[in-house]
Amino acid sequence: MNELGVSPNPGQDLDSQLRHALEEAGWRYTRQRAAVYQFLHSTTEHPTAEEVFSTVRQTIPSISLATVYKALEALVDAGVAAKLSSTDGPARYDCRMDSHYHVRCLQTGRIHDLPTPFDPALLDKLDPKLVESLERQGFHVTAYRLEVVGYFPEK
Amino acid sequence: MNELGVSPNPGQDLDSQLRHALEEAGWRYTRQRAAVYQFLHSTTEHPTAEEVFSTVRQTIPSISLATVYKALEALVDAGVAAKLSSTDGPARYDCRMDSHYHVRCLQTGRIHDLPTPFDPALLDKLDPKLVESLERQGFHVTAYRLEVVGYFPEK
DNA sequence: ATCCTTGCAAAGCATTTGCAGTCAC
DNA sequence: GTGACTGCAAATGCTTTGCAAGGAT
Repeated sequence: MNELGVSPNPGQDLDSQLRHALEEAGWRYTRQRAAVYQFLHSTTEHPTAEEVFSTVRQTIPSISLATVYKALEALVDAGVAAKLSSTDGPARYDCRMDSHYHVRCLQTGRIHDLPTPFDPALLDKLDPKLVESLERQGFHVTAYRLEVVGYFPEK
Repeated sequence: MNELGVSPNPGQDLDSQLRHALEEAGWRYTRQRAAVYQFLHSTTEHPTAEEVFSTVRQTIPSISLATVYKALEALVDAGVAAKLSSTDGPARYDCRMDSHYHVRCLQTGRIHDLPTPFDPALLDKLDPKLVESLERQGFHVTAYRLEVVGYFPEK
């Protein structure tokens, strides 16, 4: 980082972060995983495996869809990406690892990040005894998720 | 309903509610759909299609898994059930149509309802300009979802 | 040198579809 | 009687797996 807080070489920073995270979790650093990670970071959409595949293919033409799936699994396991569920259609992947909220389009399945600041105390505000009560019942609370659902304009 | 607010024949009430909802949405009332709906109402778990199938099969041995899927689709379309997504494993179904929150076990995929009262103003509390801002960008907000995630005790 | 990862093809799981016979209205 | 629904089997879409060849440490 320089005095402006901007990395002079964001690609290299990402690479060393990735290498570290992968090694920490017992995975090897490979160019396929690096390319998948870079692409996830370059987009604000939350792409599907197929979307990752067709983009990364432009850089590494020999990459296979199976390798993309395995790379995404490694990234999730290494804690640098998250898998987002959907009722219909394929899973989507997110590499913003700070807690944040999503908007989901029920028509297209697309997901975007919300700019709204994450409120760590939201569950307590909803019900001060909620987490305590769940833990007492043996459920270990690790997080909460909130998403706004609706429809994007017709395209 | 009697003076205690308890239906003397809950099964019949469910049936007429279901018949009405299905007809309203252009579907026919069938015993397969009724059996699926009754089972969804009888459980606080949110079963998968396969779980619905194996239970309803005890009442209607000839029912097929495809019919269960079609019945669940009809119930969702008629607005008397909801499909819940999950990152791994099959979808789960919920027939509580009032807004409420969920707890999800990351290990088993199981989902339960939270007793916490639903707060219709939660998004506004999080950010008073959020919904307005999304609508201005052409996104039509229809609802929000919140779930607590974590782990049930080892079984 | 060792063990992990890749790319391919085949398998797997959840869900949907096509269709002949059956049922609801 | 008509059109929708059922049950079966086959097809589909997304994802995972097995394996021989290649790559990372």
